[in-house]
Amino acid sequence: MSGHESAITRLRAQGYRITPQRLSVLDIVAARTGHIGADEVWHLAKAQHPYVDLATIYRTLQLLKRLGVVTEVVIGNKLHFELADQHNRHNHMVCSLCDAVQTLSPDYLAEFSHRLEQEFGFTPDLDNLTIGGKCSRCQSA
Amino acid sequence: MSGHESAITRLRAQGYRITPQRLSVLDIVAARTGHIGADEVWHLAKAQHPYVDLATIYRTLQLLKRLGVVTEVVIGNKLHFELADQHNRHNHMVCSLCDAVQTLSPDYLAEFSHRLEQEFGFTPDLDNLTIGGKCSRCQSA
DNA sequence: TTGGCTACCGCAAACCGATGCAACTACGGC
DNA sequence: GCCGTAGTTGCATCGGTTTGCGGTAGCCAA
Repeated sequence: MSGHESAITRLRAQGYRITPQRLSVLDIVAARTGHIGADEVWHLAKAQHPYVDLATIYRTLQLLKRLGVVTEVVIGNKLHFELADQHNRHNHMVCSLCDAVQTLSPDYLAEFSHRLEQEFGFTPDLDNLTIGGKCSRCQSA
Repeated sequence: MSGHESAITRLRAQGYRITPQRLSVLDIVAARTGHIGADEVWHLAKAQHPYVDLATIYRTLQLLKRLGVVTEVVIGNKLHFELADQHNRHNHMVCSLCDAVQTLSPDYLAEFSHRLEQEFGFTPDLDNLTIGGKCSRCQSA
């Protein structure tokens, strides 16, 4: 298996334990190209471990987020997650009407972010920033 | 009286009804300079209408948000609201560690927003955009 | 003023995500 | 390979927000 080897190393390095449940969650998120809802992770995880609890899924996802392994995307009012690929960073634009998601290069936010840091000492969490609004399609309706 | 006369007119114009509960919520949000939590609106509203339900508060706040009368600020994991003052627009920067809130002139986002519209036809909802991150104080810890 | 239509309210229950706790287990040390 | 312990899990529960439903009341027309 591919990309999340380093994540496992990082977990272990920081004193976190490698458990079957965590490996499951990692596998599932990594297998998906694009974001996946917490409940969907749960369903897929149960196929491998019938007794995993949804709470464990949430805790694991929050842990992986804290470690920068996954990023969080708020769609509608549900949390989705996706593998944080350093070589393909991006933000998300979510349409508040149809929940469509477009990705956005972080370049668009670079200068903005820089100014916040310079002028306010505030470090925005761009990796988990989702921008709400109306997509072009819904605009015309 | 002052700022929310126009809001009442707007409600009526769009076929929404003017109810005591809605007037209460409007008064309460307008009286506060700065944001106020949904639960606090509820407490204050109960002083005037002992039987208002929290669900009504939420529905009313969502309605007012949709009409652009109030804006939403996500602090920690609670919803806050404040009167949308056209002459004093601003965004919020919320520290994910200490929940401190700083306001930010929309000028900082103007160019960014413009580019999204130009290049993607995506209209960001800047009025309800909250930026998460770490404040300068928490940074040094 | 009265009557009727329908938006709105209160209530209750559902929902998503977070948390406290006791039992369990991964893993470093012997 | 076995043990001890501290990190993790499953379960139950909770807090904040949303939704479905039947009764209520705001608003318009006559």
